Amino acid sequence: MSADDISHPAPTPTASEGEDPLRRVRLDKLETLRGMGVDPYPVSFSRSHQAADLDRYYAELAVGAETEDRACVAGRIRAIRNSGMFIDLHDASGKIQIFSHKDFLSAENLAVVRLLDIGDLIGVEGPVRRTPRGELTINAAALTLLAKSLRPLPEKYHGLADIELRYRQRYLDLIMNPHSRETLRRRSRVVAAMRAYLLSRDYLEVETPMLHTIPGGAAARPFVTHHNALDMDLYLRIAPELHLKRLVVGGLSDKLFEINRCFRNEGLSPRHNPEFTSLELYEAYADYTGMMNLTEEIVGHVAEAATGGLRVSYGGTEIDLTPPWPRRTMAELVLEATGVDFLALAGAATARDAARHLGCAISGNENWGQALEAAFAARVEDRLIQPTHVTGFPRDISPLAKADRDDPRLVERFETYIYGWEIANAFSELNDPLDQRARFEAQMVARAAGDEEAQPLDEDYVLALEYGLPPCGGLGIGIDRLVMLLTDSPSIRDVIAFPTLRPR
RNA sequence: GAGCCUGUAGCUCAGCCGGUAGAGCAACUGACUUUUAAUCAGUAGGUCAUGGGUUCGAAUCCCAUCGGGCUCACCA
Repeated sequence: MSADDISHPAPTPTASEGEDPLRRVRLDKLETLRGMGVDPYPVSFSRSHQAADLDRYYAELAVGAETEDRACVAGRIRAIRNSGMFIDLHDASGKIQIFSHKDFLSAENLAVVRLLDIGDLIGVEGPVRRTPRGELTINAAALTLLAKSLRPLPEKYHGLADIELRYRQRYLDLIMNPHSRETLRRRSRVVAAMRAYLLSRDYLEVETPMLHTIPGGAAARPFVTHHNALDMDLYLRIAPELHLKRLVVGGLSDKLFEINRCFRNEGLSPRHNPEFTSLELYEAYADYTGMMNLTEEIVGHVAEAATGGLRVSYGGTEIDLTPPWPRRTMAELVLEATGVDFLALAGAATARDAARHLGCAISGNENWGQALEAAFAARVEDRLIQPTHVTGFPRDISPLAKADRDDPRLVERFETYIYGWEIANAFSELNDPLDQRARFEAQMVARAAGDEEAQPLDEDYVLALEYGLPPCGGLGIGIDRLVMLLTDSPSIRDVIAFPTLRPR
């Protein structure tokens, strides 16, 4: 800003801006305040306390007791009673009542009080007392307008209930709904606890590209964008996996992780947002069994940090996160649920027939592993309410995982299910560059046959593997869904501050 | 992408077998001045999502479009 800007007069509202009568009234008040020499948007304000500090400090203050202690607070006006004599002031910590009486306030301050609206931000200084009705109160000796609000807040009793408005104007949702505030605060605690846990165990936090030239590391359709100077298309990453393993090849750290966004160009649902946050973690010289233990430790740790315990209630269902969690193979779970033993089915065709008989939608191109997965998804997944590690994943659907040490049809991979949702996905990372190339080539064949989500061959990644990736365990945890479980949120949109919506 | 539900005042909601729109809160004017969803009296506020159609007449019935929700498909 140049020096010239300082002398610019305050902008005056125009007629077109004033068409909303409720807003017009507040604009008029704004002008009146300026006319009185009050700056409706001053630069800063020094507080001595937050509301919750005072609640704690004066918890024992007797009803009707007055103190000489002076406190200075700031916040948003949420209610005005008795023509401004009583004001409910809310800050991020809670609520404090303000008493603004002609005996304590200057004429100038009283004139300001008359022009206050619900929603305005003010600062107040004065002695603390507890009213005869038991409400902790500051007798305003001085009152400062900190920001004039030009829009009415939603109704005080029912709040903002409209789901669409809650997501579109999240700030209103946060002002009005304590539950929304608590959900997003708890999300922050989950991420902070996860990060602290990993850092304390010597995992190195890294950042890898969001813009990929080849969208790899998962089976998903990517967003495409374009870089002008390089004149080339780039993809928003669908997973950080291949870059993180390059860092392990480089020996940056034997233990590293990234907590960050992934983007998938797929349908939206109460459990799918186009951008979502995941933890991905790699640990050299570990394998997938180590990742199972680690999953239990991480989830248990963040659950305790966020909720205070290992038992959570989601949609009325009690979920017990106490480790260890059962470890079951995909084939045995399918056998249990359907009586069909996929491990005893020789070829892809018989597996497809079996899956079709179980009611799965089968196109005819599925291989053995895809047929087993379809049967698992249709008949088992939903039932895995309590935490369960599902092992014995088919090699066909796991092009980045090391072959199972006992059964070549399988890989050393597991997914952890809670409430029927995949919460974690992990494997012993495939580090044989020749096998990796063969897996990619098989994916390319599937891709050519029309499988849009088959993973493209990443030559640069295979090159990195040829220099030598140590044996390595890798783990991914979907943070949004984990937070849904820990906050009892019915929709992923509740745990994302600004979920993807069509513009209105 | 498909099916079902949904959109009325700034907010929360009535009204919907057609007859020209209503409450509470918020706002405004006044009263009251130790209140707690303050209270009392009064006032103002609406392209009933949008566009068509049926009808003498549509918030209401029909069609289309746009937003949102849920279920399914895809996926984490």
